[in-house]
Amino acid sequence: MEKTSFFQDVWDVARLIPKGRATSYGAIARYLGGKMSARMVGWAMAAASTQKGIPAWRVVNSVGVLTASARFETPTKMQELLEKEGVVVKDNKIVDFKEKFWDPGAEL
DNA sequence: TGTGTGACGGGCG
DNA sequence: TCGCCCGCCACAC
Repeated sequence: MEKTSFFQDVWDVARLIPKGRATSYGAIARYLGGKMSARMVGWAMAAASTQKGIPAWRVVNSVGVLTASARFETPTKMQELLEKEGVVVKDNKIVDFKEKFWDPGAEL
């Protein structure tokens, strides 16, 4: 069928994340493959950081921690971008993550 | 072809 | 309560 890499699917979903919102690796993994390991999503996002147009900063772990901040040029860049979009970040963690959480399966 | 890796998640002590 | 361990599957070498 499609030779689309798993990465492409993840990136496509990441691009659909609305501004001012965030989602978790597990949510994307579940939306794509159901029981797929969240690690695959994380790895795909790691590759996404090298791509352009991929809001990787809107993707965090299940507790809303900016685990990807270390992959950015500066550990504060990711937090700054989120705050600029209206997301409150405290100590590399999104405040009221449940409120900002965007579920691809629910919205799509 | 096989082994190792990896921006996670959940469970157990 | 906090911290450590195991499992997961796709991609690169």
